[in-house]
Amino acid sequence: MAAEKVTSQDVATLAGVSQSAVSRVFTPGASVSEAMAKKVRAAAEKLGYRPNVLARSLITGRTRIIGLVVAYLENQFYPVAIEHLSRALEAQGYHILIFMAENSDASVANVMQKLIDYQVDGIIAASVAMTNDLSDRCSNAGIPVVLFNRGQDGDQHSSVTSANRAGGAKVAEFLIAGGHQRIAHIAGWRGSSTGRDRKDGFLDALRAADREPVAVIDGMYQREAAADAARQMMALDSSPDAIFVGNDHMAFAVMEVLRQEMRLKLGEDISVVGYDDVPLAAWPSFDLTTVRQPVNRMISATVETMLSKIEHKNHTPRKIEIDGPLIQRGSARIPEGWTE
Amino acid sequence: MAAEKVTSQDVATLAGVSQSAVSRVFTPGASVSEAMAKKVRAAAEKLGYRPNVLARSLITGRTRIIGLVVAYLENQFYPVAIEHLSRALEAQGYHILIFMAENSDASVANVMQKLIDYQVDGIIAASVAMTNDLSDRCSNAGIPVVLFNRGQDGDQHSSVTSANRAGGAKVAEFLIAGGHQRIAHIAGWRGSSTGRDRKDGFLDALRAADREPVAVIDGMYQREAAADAARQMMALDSSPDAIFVGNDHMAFAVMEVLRQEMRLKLGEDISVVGYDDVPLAAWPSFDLTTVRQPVNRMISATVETMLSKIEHKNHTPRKIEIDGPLIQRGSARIPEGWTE
DNA sequence: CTGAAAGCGCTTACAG
DNA sequence: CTGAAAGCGCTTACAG
Repeated sequence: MAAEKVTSQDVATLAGVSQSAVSRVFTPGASVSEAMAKKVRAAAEKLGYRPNVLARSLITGRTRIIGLVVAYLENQFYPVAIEHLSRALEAQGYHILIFMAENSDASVANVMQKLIDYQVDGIIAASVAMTNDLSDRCSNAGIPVVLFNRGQDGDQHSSVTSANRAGGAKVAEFLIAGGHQRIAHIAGWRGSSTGRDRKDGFLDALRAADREPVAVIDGMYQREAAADAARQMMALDSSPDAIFVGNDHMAFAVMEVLRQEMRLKLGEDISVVGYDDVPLAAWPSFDLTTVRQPVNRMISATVETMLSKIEHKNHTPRKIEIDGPLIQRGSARIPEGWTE
Repeated sequence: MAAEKVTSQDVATLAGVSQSAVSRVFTPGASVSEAMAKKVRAAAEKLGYRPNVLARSLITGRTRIIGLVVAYLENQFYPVAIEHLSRALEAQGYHILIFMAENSDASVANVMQKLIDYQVDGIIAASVAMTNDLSDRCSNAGIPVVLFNRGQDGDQHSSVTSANRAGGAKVAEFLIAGGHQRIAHIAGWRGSSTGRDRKDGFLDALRAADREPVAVIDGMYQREAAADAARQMMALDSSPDAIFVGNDHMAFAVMEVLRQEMRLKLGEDISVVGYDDVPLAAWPSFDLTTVRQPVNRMISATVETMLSKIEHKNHTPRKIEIDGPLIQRGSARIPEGWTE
């Protein structure tokens, strides 16, 4: 109820010093004598004083808030990433203002504008695309942007992804070595660089071995679309004996179609490989062979990139790709003598 | 690069009006003539002016930011809730500053203090407990708190939960009607009101039918603890033929132990019932019978409560309980002629 | 090291 | 309806 705002002035009065002195005591790196600091801290303690972050931000131009734009929370990869991100940022004294976006340019633009209005110190865009107009607005406002788990054609922004092409290639080699004859791909949404890169890496490696996929369908990162894709493929004359699915989230749906509807045994009758290695992939119910995206390292790189951009604004954008291993589990046949 | 800050003064100069006039044009409800508004908007447009939210907040004392404290993101219930919450709040012009907390008083206190420092307009605490000291700090700072999916003994704060006791009772009646003879419970963490209420409701209903559980173990809301609890129970002389698990997240682990390790057929050899009805529960891989927590309605109630607290501060706390149905799926035997 | 003063970019009585 | 002025609670040159 009380809500007695206590200001630096109140503390100054009680301590018998100037208001600027109080401010200095609460400003790391400012020059104050030990005696002064002691007096002020005592007074502050007694009054329950805490500096007003808003007033401080208004002057310094720093809010210590990082805006996060996310589109998919159903895919377990993102909650996990948010958790890591939150902790990593918190360790640096930053916090996350979170915005959900639809995957349309309009929605993203709307959300970004609000982030700019809130004067966030930086924006992390997870799995959403940036238009050029938006990029301009951000750099105009002096707000650095880092793309997480999504690349971009131009080189306006830094981005952090896993090595998606290499990952896709790894899967192709793994499946070929496993002796699979009819290999198919349910791709990540074609509108995403991540989905395209995984697909391209996969198909290139297939071709390098003189192989063609029996089918490639866009799964849109959605369970239902992926399940339908699986059904379509299995209805083919030459139905696949191995399917690489563009992410784990879709792969689970595919596995369910194969197991429950087609009564197939995964890893024996047919192989399924995913991408991400979300916690669910390791659950006994799925035991999904998949390419790991090293969330920890991706987040570290993201935070590091962001902080260095905040420090020296005119940082040249960097595209960081982090390599992840293929994790062998039960959903796909393991080639003899295969070691990653 | 540019980062030319354009202020209301710049707009005023260009439009040939006073700075206060500009402010009024951007303040909903302030009195300005149509002519004035037109001039100002044109100038603002030309300069790309946007009001500085920080300066505004410093004066109004409102940030339009709601702090969210969350502990478990691995449990799918929370990402789903965050998504709903974010959209509901956004519709009202509010945004979420998110903080991860460990489930210790110290961690929660630390996080809450930061939220207070950021001058959030309100705090939603999801699944974390509030100490009295903390409650005092918040009300002292004039920041309303709503507990989400967690109750509290005192009546300092409002809370929104599902009707946990009733839900637990529902499960008991369902299992008894299903003819189960040896009923057990893997409970939610005893430190949580939610876990306790579900357990109490469950056990009371059992006793009302002159039944005793064959075992009750605290699963701590953790997969591993729950799995161990299941193993312990199944090693009992009178091992259960039905287990009520305190939430879906644990139930999935229990199902895996039962299916994969014990080779039991769920719904036939043994019944499992969860609580939450997270999206995963409906996946064919689990097909889990469970009590639904109506996230939509819980979130609506949370947002509504929060907003009304923000408006008229000295709102009496209310404890809202929202009833949810038992969703019948394949993991538990369905009593003959049973209709919810 | 310390204090008086200016100023961050707004909102909001107060007059007119 | 409009403008001049005070003030939100701080930080930060500027003197001393």
